This record gives sequence, C-alpha cells and structure tokens, in this order.
Amino acid sequence: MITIKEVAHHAGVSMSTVSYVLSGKRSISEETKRRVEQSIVTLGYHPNAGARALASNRSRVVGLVVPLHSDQNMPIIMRFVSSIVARARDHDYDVLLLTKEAGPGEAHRVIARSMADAIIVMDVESADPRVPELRDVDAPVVLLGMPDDHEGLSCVDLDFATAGRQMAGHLADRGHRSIALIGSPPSVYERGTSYAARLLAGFQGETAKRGLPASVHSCAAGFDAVSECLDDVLHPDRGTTGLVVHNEAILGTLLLELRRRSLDVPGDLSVITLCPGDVAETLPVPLTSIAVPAQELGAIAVEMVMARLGRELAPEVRLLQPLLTDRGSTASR
Amino acid sequence: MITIKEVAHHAGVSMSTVSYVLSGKRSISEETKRRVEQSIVTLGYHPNAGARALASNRSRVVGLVVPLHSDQNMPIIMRFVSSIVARARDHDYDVLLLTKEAGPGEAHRVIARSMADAIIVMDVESADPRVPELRDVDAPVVLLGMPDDHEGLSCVDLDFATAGRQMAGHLADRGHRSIALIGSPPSVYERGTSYAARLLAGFQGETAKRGLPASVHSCAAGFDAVSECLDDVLHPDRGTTGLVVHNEAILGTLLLELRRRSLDVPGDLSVITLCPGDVAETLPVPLTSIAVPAQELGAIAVEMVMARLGRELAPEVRLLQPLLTDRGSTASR
DNA sequence: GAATTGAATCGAAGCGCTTCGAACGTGGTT
DNA sequence: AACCACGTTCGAAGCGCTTCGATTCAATTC
Repeated sequence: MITIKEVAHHAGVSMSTVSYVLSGKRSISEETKRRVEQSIVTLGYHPNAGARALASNRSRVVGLVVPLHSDQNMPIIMRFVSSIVARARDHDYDVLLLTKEAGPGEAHRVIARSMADAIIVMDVESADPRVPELRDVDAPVVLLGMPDDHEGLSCVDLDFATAGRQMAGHLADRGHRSIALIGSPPSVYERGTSYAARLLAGFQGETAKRGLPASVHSCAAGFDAVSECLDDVLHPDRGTTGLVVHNEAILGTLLLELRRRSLDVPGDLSVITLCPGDVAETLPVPLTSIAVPAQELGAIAVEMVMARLGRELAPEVRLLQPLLTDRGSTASR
Repeated sequence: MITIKEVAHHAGVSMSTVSYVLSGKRSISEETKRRVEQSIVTLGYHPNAGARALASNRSRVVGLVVPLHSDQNMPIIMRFVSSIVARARDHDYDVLLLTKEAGPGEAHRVIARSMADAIIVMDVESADPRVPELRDVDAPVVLLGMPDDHEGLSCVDLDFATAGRQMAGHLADRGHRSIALIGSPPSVYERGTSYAARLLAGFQGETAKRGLPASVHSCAAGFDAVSECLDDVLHPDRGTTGLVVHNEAILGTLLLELRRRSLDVPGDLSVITLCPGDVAETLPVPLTSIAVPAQELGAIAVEMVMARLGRELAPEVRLLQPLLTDRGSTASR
C-alpha cells in the first residue's frame, strides 16, 4: 500500500504538504502542486479512508435508510436511491446502505461509530416510530417524507396536498361535476403513509370548496380488486366522469379493464394520475399526470445534508411544488 | 465521544484488555470481562470505525455494485440487495452502495482506499466489460451471475441451463409435443445477459434431445407486444400446447390476454415460468414455476465473501439447482 | 536598512484503535 | 526450593492521515 509518506518522499516534500495539495486547505505553489500530483499518479496513491476519517473526524459517507421489503413501488424507490448516490458522489461522498427493516438503531449505530457523517431516511410515514429516535441521532438527518411531528429534523417531499388540489381542480375546470379518487390499498392508509393522507386532504379540500360530489376509493393491486373498485366508482348513481388515481401499481390493470368495458379515455372517462413521468407515458393510454420528482427530491436531500455538514444550519422543510403534464387523458364536458 | 481509553479507566483495566474483551482474541477472566462490559454499557461506548479500520486493516464493510438504472425487474434486485445486507449484518459487516452506472472504477477506488474489504457485483452479463477490471481488484470479488470468462473470480448463480431443461422436460413428460419459449425482449439477448442465453440453451438442448418441435420468441413488455407475440406463438400451424415463459415483466399481461382470448390455463394451454415464487402465486392464474432463489443466492454470495476474507481460498463457482413448484398450470394431454 | 508582512513549507502531535511482546502471578513439577 | 507453564493483564508501538503552530525566505514598508 502506497502511503502519503511515500508520496511525500517521492515528490521531495513533507507529508503535510501532500495533504494540503490534496485538500486545498492551504496555499501551495504551482510548482510543488504539480510535482506532488505527478508523484500521486506515478505511485498510484490512494488515501486510506480509515486514517482520513480518524484524523479529520469526517467519514465522507452518508447513511441511507432504504425500505427494502416495502410493498410499495420498488422502481420509484430505486430512482430515489440512484439519484441520492449520484449526487452524493458529486460531493465525493459514499453511501452506506441501511435497511428500514433492520430498525432505527442502525442510524444511531452508524453515527456513533463514525461510519457516516449524516443520515438520509426514505419512506417516512406520518407517525413514523423512527422519528423520535432519529431526533436523538447526533448528526444531520434528512427525511424523505413528512412525519406529523418533524421538529428538529429536515424534510423534503412533494407537496401532495397541492397535488391533490391541482388534480381535482384540473377536472373541475374541465366541467366534470362528479369526480372520484382511487387511492392506495387500505393498508397504506392504515399505516399512516403521510403522502396518501395529504393528497386525499388536498383532493377533498378542493372538491368541497367547489361544492362537487366526490367519492373516495381504496384499491388493492390485482385484477379482481381493480374490477370491483371500478364497479363501485362507475355505479350509475354517482355519475362519475373524472377519475384521479393515486396508486401506481394498478394503473395498467385499470386502463385495461376500462378498455375491456369499452370505456374510452378520455371520451367516456377522464383520468389523471400521480406517478413517475415515464410510467404515465408508457401506459396503454398515456395519462395526464403529476410526476413524482424522485430525481429532484433525492438531489435536494443530498444538498440539505451537505449544507448542514458545512455550516451549522437549522433543519428545514422543503415541499416541492407539483408539476402537471397534460397528455390528453382528460376531456372537457 | 467515549473512547476505549475512558472505558479502560472506568473499568480499571488497560486499553488492550478492553480491546481483547471486545474481540475475544485473547482469554480474559470472567470477572474482568463482566466489569468491562458493564463499563461499556454505562458509558455508552461505541468503537470508532475509522480507528478500528486503520489499526486492524479491516473495514468490516463490503461494497455492493447494484444496477440502479436497470431495465430489469427492480423487485428482484431488491430481494438480492435485501438478503445481502441482512446476511452481511449477521457477520457484523456493513454494505457500501456502489452503482453499476458509476463504472467499474468504483470497486477499485473503494478497495484501494480501504473503504471495503470485498466486493459483490450484481447483474453480471456474459461478456461483461467490468469483469477484466474486477479481476484486478485487490480483494475478494464475488459475482452474482456468470460471465463467460470467470477465471479468478467467484460466481454464484442459478443453474439456468438446468432450469431450461427442466421446464421443457416437465411439459414433454406431460405429453406436450409442441412447445414454445417466450423469453425476454431482444435487447436482453443482445446485451448478452448470460442467464437468458443459458436458459435458452438448456431449453433447446432438451427439446432437441427429445425430438420435439420448439419455437422461441422474444417479447417486449407492453400490451401490444404481448398480444402480437401470442399471435405468433399460437399460430395454428405450430400446434403449440405448452408454454415456457422466461420474462417476469409480461406474466400478468400474458395471462390476461389469454383470458381475453378465452383460452384456459391449463385446459387449452399449459404454462410454466421462471420467476420469484410469490409472483407466480399471485398471478391471475397461479403458475407452476421455478423460483429465482434471490434470498439464497444473496446469502451464498455473502458466505463466499466471508470465507474468502477469513482463509485464503481459491475463487469458486456455485450454480444453485433449480427447484420446480407445481401449481397446476400444466396439464397432461 | 531594520522591521513587517505573507506565502510556502515543515515537524510533530495527535485521532482511537489493535496487537505484539513482556510481565506478573499461581500452581504444579522435579 | 528452584523451575516451568499457563492464564491474565499491561505497555507501547504503530496504523496513515490531518492540522496546528513554527519556520523560512522574499517582497514590501517606513
């Protein structure tokens, strides 16, 4: 193993000079810098992470708590992870993989042992039991998701309430007088997944404000569940003409079932959804949708971590404004 | 931060004694051990990972290269990851997340800096360009998947050739005289994904051996692609009565489309597939299948890493034998 | 021309841990 | 009584790096 000592010797300077060339924390003459960098390349030097962490009291690692057994959409979780890893690497940070399933103690362990400088937690729920414990972690913690009580913690999330309002408003603006929301399976609501509840609140707020009848349905994945749910939603008594779907898993099945029933989108039924943009695009009928900006949310989470690691900043909450993309799946009537 | 020194002082012993209590590398009297452990709890001591790594030349971290942008099934990738993390933690190892997309240099960087003691690489393809570079990594490397040239590297994978043979044989044993294989989209074959090719080879070997006509089809995801593919597979000239599906993404769509065409499984068509067990179970028609034993494969990968980290073992290749579960989706004729 | 400044570099003290050899009893052998 | 062996424990030397004065030397100032 090549050490900084050997590099120093090879370049004819002291260890500290090499260190300063690497960190840029003190000014070094161009000439010396060049020589040192040359030696580093020639010898193939790689700084030892452990030694660095020990001496500098910084690991340049961020712990990421991922829900690995989640019943939720893995692809979207992967988008988050992928963007977080990429942005962290931009800052020369690595990512240590922690699982939600292993319990909240993991975050504490990793920080207490100085294996990581900060923690990012994905998939945080309304009354997430991890939150109190995370508050005690002695390092910056950034949550993806918004627990009810987020005091002292940084949070990033999509503004689901506004998204719910926007989707209801979009249909109402087009003259739909009776609309329905198809949400996630009951289990998701019971678990207190904060985004589901917030979108629902926004949706209901908007329909109430406009005095529109609106029904709300919970739908599990699977062909029979979707079919049953549609029976209910489309019951003639309701006169439903517009559909807000907040359940990525059933989108394909739902559209197929509508086709099977010879219902045209948007001719017979307008449909708008919240899901990743490319999912909305590649469905049997491309859907007008609000995208879940996983990339951006991940990037913001990393930026918040870095900001807090640098300066001593107060935790903050950031809600990203939803962006609606019209793909023609909603008609005026 | 509580250090080992403070623990030693609190327990009235030397630092080295505390260290030996923790590592168990030398015998310590019961009494002393008890006192030290008590002090550790009382003070809330957590060993500093950097210092440990520096002194012991072991990071207790394994790097995991994950395909984060893969067009493949994220859920199954997650199963691997999840099992690898869990098993690694069993050995008191943590997992550093590296992405396939960031390039093969990442593995080298992480090892050169002593951030990890070993590397596990997922989703390795036949002619994977990463393989040569991985061979140069100065640490144990375990591949999930089997490149053509795997000399000097440890590999774990399902025995896809045998799986292909088994599925063909299963149908043939039940009297099917013309069977078809529906595989992954062409892109998967073009990319040289080794498992797809190996399954295909096994399938063709078995049908040839038995002198059965067998057609092979490549099918992309999406409703139209599946429908088109079925038109081809079920063309009357072929007389196909048995179907082997090696394409997890289209299973649901395919079964729905068969139902739409009023074809009964297994009455009109026998179907057998290779996919995770619970996927096969929760389809509209539960399918007889060979499971992808993600849990086991991940666990074995970790065991291989640990074995190689302990003793100086030669790299080895392990192919897991497929296990066929009959769910009644294939009939005799 | 002495004093002051500032850029560039060096030396050495740690960071918190592991590990090796040495030391210290204690009990059993001769 | 001297010796050895063994189970326990200690002390100290690093592991490879960062960082804080201290030092040097040339350029500037009065």
